[in-house]
Formats: sequence, C-alpha cells, structure tokens
Amino acid sequence: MNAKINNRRLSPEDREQQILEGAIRFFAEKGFSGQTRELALQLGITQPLLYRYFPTKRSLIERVFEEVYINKLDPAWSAALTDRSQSLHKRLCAFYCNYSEATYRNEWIRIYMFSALMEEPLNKHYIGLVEEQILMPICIELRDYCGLPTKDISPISQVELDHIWVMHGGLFYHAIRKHIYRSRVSTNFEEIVSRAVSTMLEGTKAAQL
Amino acid sequence: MNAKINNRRLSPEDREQQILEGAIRFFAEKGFSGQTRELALQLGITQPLLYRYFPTKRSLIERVFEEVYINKLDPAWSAALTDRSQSLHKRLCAFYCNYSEATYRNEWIRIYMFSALMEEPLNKHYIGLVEEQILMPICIELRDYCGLPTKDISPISQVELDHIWVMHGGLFYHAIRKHIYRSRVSTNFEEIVSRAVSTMLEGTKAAQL
DNA sequence: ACCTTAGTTTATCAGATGATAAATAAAAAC
DNA sequence: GTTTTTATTTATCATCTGATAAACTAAGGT
Repeated sequence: MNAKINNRRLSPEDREQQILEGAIRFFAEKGFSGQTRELALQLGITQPLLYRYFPTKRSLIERVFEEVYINKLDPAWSAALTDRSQSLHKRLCAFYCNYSEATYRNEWIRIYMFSALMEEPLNKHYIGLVEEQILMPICIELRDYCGLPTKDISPISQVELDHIWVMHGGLFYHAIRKHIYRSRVSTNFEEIVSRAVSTMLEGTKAAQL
Repeated sequence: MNAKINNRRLSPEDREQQILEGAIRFFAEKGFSGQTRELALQLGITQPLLYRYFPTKRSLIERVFEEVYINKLDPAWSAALTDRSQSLHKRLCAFYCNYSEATYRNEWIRIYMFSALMEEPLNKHYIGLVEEQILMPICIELRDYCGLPTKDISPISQVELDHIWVMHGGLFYHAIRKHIYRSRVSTNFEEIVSRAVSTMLEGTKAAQL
C-alpha cells in the first residue's frame, strides 16, 4: 500500500479498495446504520462518489461482509487439529493462536457482532462452518484423549458439542471483552489459551465426562 | 398484569409502563436505531403519543437501560459463593443457574450487546461489578480449592482473572449463541454449567495453574 | 494545443425520521 | 346533563439520509 495516497483522482481499482477498507473501519465502529455522508467525510471524498463504485449502501455492506468473512478459516488448521503425531494440547494451542490472529481482530469481531444482531444469514453459515470444521474435530480428538468410544460407536451429542463451545466461546469472549467492551485484558493471549486448553483437557478427563 | 389491556385511554402509569415494556422488546430486536414510528405501530398507538411520556427517544432508551440493568445482580448470590460449608462445585452451579436465569434472557442479552457496541458507559460499569462481585470471589475460592496461597500473600493477577473469565464468558457465550446467533443449543443449561464448573475446577487443580 | 474520456464534485430530490402544535374525544368533575 | 380535564390522534415541521443528475476538471490520446 502507498504510505500516502494522493486522494484526488484515483484509478477505479484503488478508489474502490480505499472505499472498501474505509467502510470496514467505519461500519465496524458505528454499525451498519452509520451514514454514508459520515463515511465519505472520513474517506475525504464526497458522498455521491460512493455511488459510482457501489450502487447502494446495501451493496457496499455486502462487499464488507465478503471482505471480512471470506477465507478466514484455513482448512490447514482443522487438518492440523487431527494430526495425532502431536499432543492434543499442542495442537489446540497452535490452532487457537492461528485462529485468533485471523478473527479476534477489532474489525472482524465488531462486524461479526453487528451482523449477527441484524440476523444476516452469513452468521448462521459461519457458525455451521465452525461446528463442522473446528468443534466436531475437537470433540472427536477429545474422545480419543479421554479414552472414550469413537464417533462411529456413538455420535457426538449436542451436550458434547456445547461442552466444547464453552471453551471456544470463552476464548472468543476474550476478544469480545477486548474489542466490544474495550476492557483491559491480559496482553498475553497465548497464556490464556494454554491455560484454557490445559484446564479443558485435564478437567474433562478428571471429571470423566 | 392485566391479560388483555384495553389499549384506548390508559392511565398515565399504565401507558408509560406499556410503552417501556414495548420499547424493551422493540429495541432488543431492532437495536436502538429502530424507529419511533415502528415502535408506536407495534404498541398499537400513534407515534406522537410516545413523546407525551418520554421527551426524547434518547430518554426512552435510557429508561430501557435502567429497567433492564437495575437490580439484576443479587448480592446474596455473591455471598453464597463464599459460603465454604458447601462444596465449591455446588456453589458455582447454584450461582450460574441463578445468574443465568436473571441475565441470559433474550432481551437482556441483546440490549446488553447493542449497548456495548454503542459504547454506553453502562457496559463498563457492569463489567466492573462482575469482576468485583463475581469473578474476584471465584478466584479467591479457586485458590483455596487448589491449595494455593490466599490473596493476602499474593494478589489475584490479571491472568487468574482472565482464566476465570474464560469459564464465565464461555457460559455467557451460550446465551449469545441462543439469543443473538439464534443457534440451536442444549436446552439443558444446568448440565452445561455442571460440566463447565467440574472441568474448570478439576482442570485448574490438575494442571496446577 | 486541442479534444475526448472519465473520475469527482455541486446541486438536488424524495422519502424517512425525530419532534411539535393543534384538534379530537373519552373520562372525570360538578 | 353540562362542563372541565386530559389522554390520544391528526396534521405538520425541520432535518436527515440514501440516491440521482448535471456540472466540473484532471488526465490521456491525437
């Protein structure tokens, strides 16, 4: 990216990109009821120029969703979750460090929550992916870790899934506290992850769940 | 409450209460950018009538905050948390069942999240109460449970607090999934609480955190 | 240098939205 | 039964807001 873009008369590609990036920042802060005039002001352009690049406000919002959500779940991470040559603790820590770096970001978290409150279908779709590609694999590995029967013997139950959701949600909630509540939180997220993973693994085994 | 209120010409007290309750339902659903005309329509009254009872939209929103937030943390619950005549597991389960019944409700959760995204000061205040009246006591009890030094010897650290935040947030996240994401979740929340508490207690002890 | 192209701005519209004032009508007071 | 009071509605305002059209201007081609 250019350090200082001359904001006057950009190429269509650059302008569109600039608007999109500005819109992500803007809507993450104000929510999607934020006004196009204020967005334009923040971008240093006039409001009608937005409409040369995006036919409606809604279409801009949908590009924001695309930009923010697309390709945030790397299939390699789920693959690594099931690689039993590594300890499960190590795999889970590595996963949550990667995952959090991609998604526990100010703009991602806030836009995610705004869109969920608006009942954007995107949210349900994303939750489906998380359960399928992350939580289910973890449940299966946890069964193995605790010496419990495989999913072929008895399928993963809703309660097992929700049990893992507590850890997953607890870590996600750290990002909510940071970026939505804007609370002071531990800067050392890796330590929080390591503790949460250890606790979940040892606790689940010890409590014989 | 009357089962079916005659909506025509109510006493000022009844009308104000009706508007307030309707506003809670309405803003919980649409967020605070929801429009007064739509609220009035939903209440079966005309929009200017709102302004007889609340001078501005903002003042109505502030009444909604009051109504939703006030007196939701019963001091008796925190007191019960430190009653060592009961097992810590039992105390925590009892606490989270009480707490969730008061706060993990559709309107509470959604208004809470909308207000947090708007950076209402209320949110920061509430988080302070939670840390002080709920999480700190739990940290202290957990130290005792794990045979670790009391807070007089070494004060509760941010990492310890964040460790408990993972469980607390994980349970709260269950309500987010239910009321904000509107996902299908376990109906038996008590079981989820019991598992989360057991896992946290046994895991923290076993992992020697 | 001139002309053409196209990125940007100025001016403006139509409908939405918070809020107010006057008119109406139901209940209370007498 | 008439008058007074007041809860409610109708009508309306000013501003905001998404969107459009025309004017302007910087850059590239000739």
